[in-house]
Amino acid sequence: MISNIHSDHSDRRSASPEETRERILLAARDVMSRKGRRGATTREIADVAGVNEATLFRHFGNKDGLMAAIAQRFCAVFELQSLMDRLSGNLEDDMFEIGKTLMQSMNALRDMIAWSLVENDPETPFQVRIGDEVWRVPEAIHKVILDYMAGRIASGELHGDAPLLARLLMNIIFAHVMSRRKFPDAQIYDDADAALRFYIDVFLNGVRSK
Amino acid sequence: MISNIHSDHSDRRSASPEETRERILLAARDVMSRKGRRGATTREIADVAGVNEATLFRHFGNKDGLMAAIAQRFCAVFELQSLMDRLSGNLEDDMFEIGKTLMQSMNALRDMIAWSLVENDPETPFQVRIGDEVWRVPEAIHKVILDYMAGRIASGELHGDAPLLARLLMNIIFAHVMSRRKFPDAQIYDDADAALRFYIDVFLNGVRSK
DNA sequence: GGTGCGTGCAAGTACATACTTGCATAAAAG
DNA sequence: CTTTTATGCAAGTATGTACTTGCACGCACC
Repeated sequence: MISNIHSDHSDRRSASPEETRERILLAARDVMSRKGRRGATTREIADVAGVNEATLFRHFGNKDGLMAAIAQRFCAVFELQSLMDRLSGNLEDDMFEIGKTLMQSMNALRDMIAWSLVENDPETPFQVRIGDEVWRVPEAIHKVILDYMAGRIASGELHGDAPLLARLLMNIIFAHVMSRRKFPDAQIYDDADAALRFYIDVFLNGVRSK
Repeated sequence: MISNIHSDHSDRRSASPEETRERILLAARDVMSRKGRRGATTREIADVAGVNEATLFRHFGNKDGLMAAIAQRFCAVFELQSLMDRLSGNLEDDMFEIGKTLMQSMNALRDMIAWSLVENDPETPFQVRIGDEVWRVPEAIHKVILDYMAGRIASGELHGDAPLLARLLMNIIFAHVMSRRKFPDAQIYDDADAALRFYIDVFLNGVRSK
């Protein structure tokens, strides 16, 4: 039933405490992505991580501590400076670079983004509210997109309302990531880069024949 | 803390059993949309519905029965025949009609669509697996979009790969609905019809200046 | 080779929550 | 008027789960 990551139960101390902690965090994210926050039990998380339940509590104190650790561990801020340096000036290439950065960050956050859509219980303590933290990185990238679009609109290359356009592009990538997460077996969109180029082509040129 | 729908607790039988059942179903969907399936307690659902907890169990037997009832009540199949009749032949108008139908059905299903992204626990009994049921209606509409696009591509009005285009349009609407659900206060996209027309305009014509 | 630290293991406690039950009662149905 | 039905209410039971604790044990480091 439960497939644990490490099968070397026998050894008392096969890994460093940091590795143990990391295994628990990964297992917690995994189980929570299938069962939700309340549905994920500390026992199952410990089993999947291949550690004893007591070890989990020795590391994180309580379940909320584990949640807070997840928020800190997996919602780390991306380095966005290098993104700006990679922009060439070519419209398609730039949008591909920006879009790819957004897609990668959303892919890393996909599980927590999914939770943020369900678990918005105002009674949960704020340190544990992953739903609020997750969107910081995508929103930062969204700001980059917004600035870029505004510049291209000002220069006459694009037309339309910059906030609307930026949000639409972000939504397309968001839906792509969520679709692939929900339906991983769909043959469509196998190649992420090709999908992104397709999106940008439609976004820029439309699908109407000329 | 808890705001119940009906405040007329005093009467023993203020409503018909059907109304009571409906209140419980609505309350269950409401609470579950905030706390998830496991996080939603029968006590809170009963409180929000303004009924006694025992009444909830008398109606649905157990929590799984309530879940199954939700799946049946809120995932009802839309009538798609009238949609085909409303199509005029004009490309923009037709796509608006189809897109609007899809947007409305997704809006009705938004809470359950959100759950379906999180709770995919293979151990839950199949009758209760709302996550599988929810997508039937959108997929039916997706098929309409797919056929329509294929026809327009064959006639030369559109160009590209019909499955990809259909999926992209569906994704755009999916992301719109989820965005508005997650961030209801965002000033952007206030008017759903205007947003849809904007999406279709970008989809057909692109945003590049000509 | 001794000490401390991290872990497994087993046995717990406390509490929340799903679910039951018996009775009173009010409204509807006959 | 009588009966039935749907509900409220209060007091349950059973179980799962978060969390603790004491002890044994092995690995690393001095």
